[in-house]
Amino acid sequence: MNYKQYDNLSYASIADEVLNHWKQTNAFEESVRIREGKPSFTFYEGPPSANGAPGIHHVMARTIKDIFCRYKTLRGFQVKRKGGWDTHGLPIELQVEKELGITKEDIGKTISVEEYNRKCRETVMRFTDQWNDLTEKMGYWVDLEDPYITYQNNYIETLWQLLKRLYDKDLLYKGYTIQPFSPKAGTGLSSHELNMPGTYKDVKDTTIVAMFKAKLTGKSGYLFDAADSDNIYILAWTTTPWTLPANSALTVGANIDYVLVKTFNPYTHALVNIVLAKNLVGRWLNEKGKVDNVNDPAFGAYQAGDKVQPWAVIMAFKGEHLEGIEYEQLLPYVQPEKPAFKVILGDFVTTEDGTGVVHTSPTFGADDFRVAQANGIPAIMVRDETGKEVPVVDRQGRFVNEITDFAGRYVKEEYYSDEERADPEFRPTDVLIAIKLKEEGKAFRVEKYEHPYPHCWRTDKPVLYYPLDSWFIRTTAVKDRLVELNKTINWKPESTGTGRFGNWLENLVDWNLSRSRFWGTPLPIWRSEAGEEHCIGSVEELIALSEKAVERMTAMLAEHPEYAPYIDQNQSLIQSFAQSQLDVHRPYVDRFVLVSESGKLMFREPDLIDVWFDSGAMPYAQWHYPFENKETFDKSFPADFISEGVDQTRGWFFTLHAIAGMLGTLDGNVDSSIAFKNVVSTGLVLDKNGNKMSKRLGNAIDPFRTLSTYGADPTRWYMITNAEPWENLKFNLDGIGEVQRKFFGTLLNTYNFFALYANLDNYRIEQFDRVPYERLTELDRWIISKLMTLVNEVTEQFEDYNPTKAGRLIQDFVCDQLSNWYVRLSRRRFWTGASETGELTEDKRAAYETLQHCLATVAQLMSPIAPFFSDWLYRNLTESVREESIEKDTPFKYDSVHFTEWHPVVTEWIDTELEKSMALAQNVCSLVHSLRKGHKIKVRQPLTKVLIPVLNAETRGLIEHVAPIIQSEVNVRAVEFLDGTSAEATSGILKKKIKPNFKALGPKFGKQMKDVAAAITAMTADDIAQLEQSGTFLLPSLNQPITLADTEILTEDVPGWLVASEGGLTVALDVTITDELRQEGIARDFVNRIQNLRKDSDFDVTDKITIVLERNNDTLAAAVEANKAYICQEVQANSLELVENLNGGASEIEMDEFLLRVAVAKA
RNA sequence: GGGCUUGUAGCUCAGGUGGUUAGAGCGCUACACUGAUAAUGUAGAGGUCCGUGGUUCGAGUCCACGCAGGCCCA
Repeated sequence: MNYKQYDNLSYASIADEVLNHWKQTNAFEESVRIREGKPSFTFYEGPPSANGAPGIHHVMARTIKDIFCRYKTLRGFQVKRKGGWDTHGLPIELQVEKELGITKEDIGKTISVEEYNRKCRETVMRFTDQWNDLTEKMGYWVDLEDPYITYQNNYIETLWQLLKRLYDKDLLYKGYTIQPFSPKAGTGLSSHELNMPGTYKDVKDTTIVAMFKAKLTGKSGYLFDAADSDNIYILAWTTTPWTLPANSALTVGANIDYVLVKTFNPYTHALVNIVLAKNLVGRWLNEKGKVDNVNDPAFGAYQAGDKVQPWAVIMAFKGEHLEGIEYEQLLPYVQPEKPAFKVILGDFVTTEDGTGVVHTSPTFGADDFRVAQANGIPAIMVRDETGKEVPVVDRQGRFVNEITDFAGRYVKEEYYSDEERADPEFRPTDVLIAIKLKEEGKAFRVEKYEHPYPHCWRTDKPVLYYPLDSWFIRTTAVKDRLVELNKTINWKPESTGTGRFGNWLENLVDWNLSRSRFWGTPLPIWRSEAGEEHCIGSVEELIALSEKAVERMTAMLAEHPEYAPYIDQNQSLIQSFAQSQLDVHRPYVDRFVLVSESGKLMFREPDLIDVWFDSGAMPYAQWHYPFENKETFDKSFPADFISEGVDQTRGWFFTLHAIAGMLGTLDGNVDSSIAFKNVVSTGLVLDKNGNKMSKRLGNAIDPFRTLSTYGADPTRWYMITNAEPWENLKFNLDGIGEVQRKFFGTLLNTYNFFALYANLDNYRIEQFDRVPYERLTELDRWIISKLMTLVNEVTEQFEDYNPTKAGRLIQDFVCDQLSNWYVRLSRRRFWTGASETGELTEDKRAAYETLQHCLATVAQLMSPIAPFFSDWLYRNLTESVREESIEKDTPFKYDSVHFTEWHPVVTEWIDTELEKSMALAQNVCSLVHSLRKGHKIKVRQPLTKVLIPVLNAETRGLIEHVAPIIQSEVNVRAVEFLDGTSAEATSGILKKKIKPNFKALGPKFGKQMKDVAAAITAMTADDIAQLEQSGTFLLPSLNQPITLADTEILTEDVPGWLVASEGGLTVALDVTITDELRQEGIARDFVNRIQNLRKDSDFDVTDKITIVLERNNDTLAAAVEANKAYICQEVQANSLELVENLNGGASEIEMDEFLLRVAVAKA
């Protein structure tokens, strides 16, 4: 037996079997090895974190990665795939804290940093086994033997080296960001801490609508003109009056409508003109005071003390017209170093509350900081005793001395003690500010307002948004370059690149690298109190500097006995380095004490760096570049291909791009400054109802169970062909079942069919003596042509990184063309003339060769998506000729489909005319089947002919070509045509229908279309004939000529015939059943019953038989006798006898109106 | 609140540059086939193409504004 046959097999067991084979033969390593010396295709693995179990979405993401790596291997590239693990970051810390039942507070107190980090290190690789298991079972080929791990010293050392390069170019700097800060606890709070329940409480704060007096400039001139006054004030509302001394800008929304309003200051009663959002006028001005006109007498009648001030709108305008207007500083305690006090535009402004103008103080609001920075507005800062810039509120929450009126006062009244607040004379600072502004005529409204405000979970006191030190990468310095570089990257889908990613780059801010944590890559910067800094770029440098520090501290020991412990510390670290036991994480790295040029002690900046820097630096760090593997790195940068979830756009995709872009720009090496050339960003995997999967909701799919139930191939195939990778996938297990049945079932059946007969005939592919192409049947040539077209299209789709379309094309080919047409129509070729001599007819050989060729090629095309099944199929098809193939160096010499070379597109085999012909044949057959069914004429009943009206010789030629196929498929004896010259056509027997061709008519007639269409539809048979003959026709009602191309003419009916049409193709069926046809129909039915009998009697396909039939009906007998030879041949009968009476041993079978009494025996 | 994205049959999805009758598979119903048979074929039912306006002779397709879901950011 050359080809294994299978009854019931599970796709999971196929996968198991193939996986075993791969393991035994080191197939993955081999697939890389065989491409040694070939051009390389570089893939970067985005490192997953192994601190949690893998989910079904990981199967999705990794299938995408696997597909293109396998595909490129087939295309002749060497594709190395180094695995990796992401090991740092907050999720790991939180998990450890949860398990230990501790909080960040406990670190350094109830648990040492050392112990804590040890725990993190253990936790982070906990699920590695599960991950490795999944990787294997899903068939993802990646190198897990030698992965990069982000916590390793070598990995971190590369990060340090990169950071130093940035530092040396002044691209790494210390600045600040606005973060939640608790003055009473003296610490910043993480967003996680701020999200704890109970932190937001409703408080009543004093709020102020402050009046910012506009300056007369070119930009504000129109306001002054309209108001005919120089008292123009822009109103801004704040719930934190204490931030007003730090105001340096006002932010408005470009598209928000604003108005200029004339009214009175309610406290000073002075006539003023105010600017605020149109929608919010009613929030601050009483509707009763509204007058239409600024000249209204109400203005003159207003008196101090009146409850309601009159007001009138002077003009309205969009916020964009306010941009650039300057105003006088509200509380001029501290002057900024750069020009400030301007109106700027921001996207966060709303008209839900306030005035539609946001008071902006860059030191005390995150939005404020961002928008000010983007507009070049400075913050209001003072210098402390060391000359360092600090905000006007100190870390205890008190105003600094420069804020003379309020110096030393706490900005939040909750910071005062209860006794102090109990004093009847006590006034909160916000109230004092309000009083001052009222007195100065700069307050439009002061009121208490209740709103939620975050509180420190430890002290229960309000938090401040406060500038805290952070280290930044100056990404803004290379922003334009990053934008440009992005345009050279091929994004799938494109919109993620231009939209989400492109916009992100356009609005880039400096990258905040600092994290106040314990388990992560330490920032390699040491700093003295005086601000001297040193950034180290390697472990070796750190050791050298600490040795030097030991020397210098030792020299200073007499003067500074307190240095002694530092010396010991350094020496102990140096020693552990010498013994290769140094861990560069905290707390060890913190213990290195260096000495600056000026002899000051330098300590490490305590921050860790953002874990995204870890993963974004993987192109370098995975190779410990530049300390090692320089050549490897050069060869594998940039990546040809990466793929991760779309949620990584601002994560990994960005950090890869930013780091590569910055380093490339530094080097002046423009060509190498993108990190990846092609990127597929994948969508989410949702549950079947479109909800997010989560353990909590219990709708998460277990990937292991899915793989073991359905097998990796159907799972992968389903995921890939159901939706394009970047769309969200609604994951439904039923869908995998469907893929199993429909695609894999059909393919397996097709293979089994091939194997069954090939084995019966003891057939084996003969690779050098194939039936020459010219001698193949139409059907063979057609499927070969379809196959080549398929290779062509699948190649295109894979090259375009669209595995979905590739998979769908393969599936359609297998199900619709190969199985449902080629195999179905060719069945007879496989079982007739089962050879006795062992010689195959050429036709049969051609059928085997063609089917074998199709199956083997399909196995290859599908192998990137379904790696197990395809390999199994390939090996089943080729194993019997493996040795010979190796000897003769033919395409079947490879042990695995994954080692093969992509099937070339043999263009000479593509016959588009034939493909068109066959498509027509398929349509004709479909129509005839439909007619037969409609009139209950079974396919076994032969009919005389089918008539096809054709409008041109070309169509006629195409159908004529495949007429024999139509004849046998729908069991008619002839296919005839009606064309323009035939008697029926010219005599007007055909009933024709005409339709306007809008596409052609549109440009000619435009607005007249409706009339033209009506006129065309109204054309008579004579009109149509005239148009057909002369090629033009004058529409009488419109006096407009039309041509044949302006219309579509269809045959609607052939009187006397059964007619069906679809898409311009019409067929007419002659349903007259003559006696002869009737007899043949009966004979065919008879054959069918005998075949059943053979089968029921468990005869072998090759057994010869004898038949005895009782003559119990004249019609039946006549039919059988008339077709005796045909029947005998079909059922392999040596004899067929009719007898008058058959007693005993006869089977009784119903056949329409006949009752067969028949005896069948082996000859 | 902003950016991006999705919305077509019960379900999953196709529908270059606008062309009048919107398709496929699954599921459902019926029939056929019975030498691929726990297969296969054929047919049928099933749609306010998310909504509202607009551009156009003509909109599932283009534009605007909404609604609903999703991701990221604030």
